Amino acid sequence: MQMDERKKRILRAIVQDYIASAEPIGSRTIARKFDLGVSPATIRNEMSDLEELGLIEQPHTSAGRIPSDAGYRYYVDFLMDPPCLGDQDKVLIERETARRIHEIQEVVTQTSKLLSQLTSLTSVIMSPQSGKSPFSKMYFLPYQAGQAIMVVVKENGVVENHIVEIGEGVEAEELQKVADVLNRKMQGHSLHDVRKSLLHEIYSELSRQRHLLDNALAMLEPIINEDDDDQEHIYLGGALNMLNQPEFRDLDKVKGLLRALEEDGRLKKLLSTQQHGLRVSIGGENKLEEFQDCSVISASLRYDGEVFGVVGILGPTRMDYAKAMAIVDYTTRRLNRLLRNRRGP
Amino acid sequence: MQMDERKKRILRAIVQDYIASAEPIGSRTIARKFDLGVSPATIRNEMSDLEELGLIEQPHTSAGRIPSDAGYRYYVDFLMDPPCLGDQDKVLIERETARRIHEIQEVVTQTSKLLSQLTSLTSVIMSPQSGKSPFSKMYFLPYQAGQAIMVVVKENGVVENHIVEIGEGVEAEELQKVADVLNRKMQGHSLHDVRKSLLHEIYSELSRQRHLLDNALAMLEPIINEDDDDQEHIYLGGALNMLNQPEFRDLDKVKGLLRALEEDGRLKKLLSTQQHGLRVSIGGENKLEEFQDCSVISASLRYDGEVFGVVGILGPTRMDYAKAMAIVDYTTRRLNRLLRNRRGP
DNA sequence: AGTTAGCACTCATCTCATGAGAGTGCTAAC
DNA sequence: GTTAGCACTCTCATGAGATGAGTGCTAACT
Repeated sequence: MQMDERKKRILRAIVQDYIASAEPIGSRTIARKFDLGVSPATIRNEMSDLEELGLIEQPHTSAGRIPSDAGYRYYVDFLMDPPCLGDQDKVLIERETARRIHEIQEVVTQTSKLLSQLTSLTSVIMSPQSGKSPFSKMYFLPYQAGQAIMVVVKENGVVENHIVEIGEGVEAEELQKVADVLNRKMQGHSLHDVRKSLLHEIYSELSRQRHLLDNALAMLEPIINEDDDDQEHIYLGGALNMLNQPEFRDLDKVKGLLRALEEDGRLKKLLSTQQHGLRVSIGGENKLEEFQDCSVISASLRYDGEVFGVVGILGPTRMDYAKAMAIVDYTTRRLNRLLRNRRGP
Repeated sequence: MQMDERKKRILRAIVQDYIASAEPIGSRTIARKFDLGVSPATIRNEMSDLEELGLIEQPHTSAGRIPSDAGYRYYVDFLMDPPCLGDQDKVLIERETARRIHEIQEVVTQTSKLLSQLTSLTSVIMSPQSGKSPFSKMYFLPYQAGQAIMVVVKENGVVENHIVEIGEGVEAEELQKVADVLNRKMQGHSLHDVRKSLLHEIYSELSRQRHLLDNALAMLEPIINEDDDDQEHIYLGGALNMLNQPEFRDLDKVKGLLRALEEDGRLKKLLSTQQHGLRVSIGGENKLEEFQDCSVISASLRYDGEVFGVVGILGPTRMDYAKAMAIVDYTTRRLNRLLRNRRGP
């Protein structure tokens, strides 16, 4: 069976109406609402075909039809109006992302809020994987006796501070000497790299200052490890917007979904991808069963060609794909541009 | 009418049973479950009295009785077994709070998780109000051209870093000179104080280095302001535990509550108190209408006599007060002890 | 006087039948 | 190939019992 023009128009009508109303739609209603020039009976025949093609389905015998996952997929790939953003949304995104790009965390949380507001869906951002960003510089500052503040600057501009234990007798100033060597050796390498291959090299260079070095390494180790365990941070925005979706009127479903949203691990799996450009994952295309009723629109944040974060929108399978795609696309482009225009120190 | 011994025992039975079962309890059931040595009819008479006293109420005519807010209050004040914690809970709390006290944020998030796990309720922690903590030291480190990393250490040990804009020509090293003056002047004062009264003093001392000073002040201003806007951070733990409570089986109620939980402002109002020791706020005693069906057990974190945070547990009015109170009490004591034992640098 | 048994009454909840409404599929006519 | 007509199916809302838990009252009992 072929998808002729009329079938396409009918499928389009079904998807669009269902996206808007969340109610199964019948032949009669299609004929009335959409001006297709044919009678309900004809539409019925076509719908029967569409069902056979697996593009639509009936919740139960005497209800209307709703799109299947495959139907949404066909719609997104072939039928949808090209995603296009209203000017006022564009302005909003520009404005919100404009301020203080150097404080990445804030940009991310702001963006996350913004996305959920614009779409009335849930936004998920997997933030810069701090462990993977090249290391740039470290400093030590005095803190309390036996402790020092270690400030780590990464190439993407992220600044982190950690309190590290140092021997009672060691001064922060001495540590800074060690730090200088580390800075020289480590510049441009991720903490991950350092652990994997550079430790020995550094070790031999500093062997004269064995004592300090031991301290410094002992101190770096947990930080490197910590960053490895928990590289990616997940930012959720508007998780409760899900509650407004009619498909989640059921308390148990809501519970399951919200619980899944609370688990960072699940979300990381859901978002992880190396794909370039917009990715649309519809319903059952998601591997994780908690999200089989959801669709995810996502795109990666890149810096120097490396994926270091993902921006996504999570909504019910029945979502306004055109709008969501436009918003995610525009936002990630914007963020990527901003990131490209500023290099680390 | 007086609260004689038998009335007390009956009220106690009602509250305890309702806490456990969430079902209204009738005279017959009380007689069966609790060995009071009287018949259901007698209990009925007593219940009638208790209702007149406003301590219990009927959801509808032919249902059993449930405690009123006043009933819970009476129970908490006079009838409850004294809050007492199991040894294994104690050990858990000790262990979880023990590690790395200097990274306050982590302790707070850990504690928040812990509390919600132990109680199966929602935990709320209002963290150290960074703006109010006395200022201890500041440092400047080089960043990119025109920008510097400003590291602020507060007396409670919190370390924050900010990226600040500096004039193109200004070196971080020069700034450090200004910082030294500021350090001398500001030590022991909150950022709030500084803005209020010390700015002029500093200004006159540094008038020779007018140019740098202007930069430094311009840079401090937004940071001070920012901290003032958002002094207290709210940490929520186990917000979804609410979903398991039978009183929130209604989707609309859940929605309202979760939304209220998302709004930091509401929670701050809910928690704000100057009271010493444990505070128990039952149902309608909460001013905010979203939380009229909830009770809050809270206690303040103090440092040097100053309240700088609040730890609380939020649950349905029908909650296990004894357990929740024991846990909050023990946890805050523990945290306060830890905080007292370490001074800032 | 306090306690208890008995009984009528109330009210929420569950179940079941009924009917309306929406939608389909099929057939026959156009 | 398209359409009108019609029987059929299934959901959902509605309302009528039936059920059961619990109360309040009265009268008898200790």
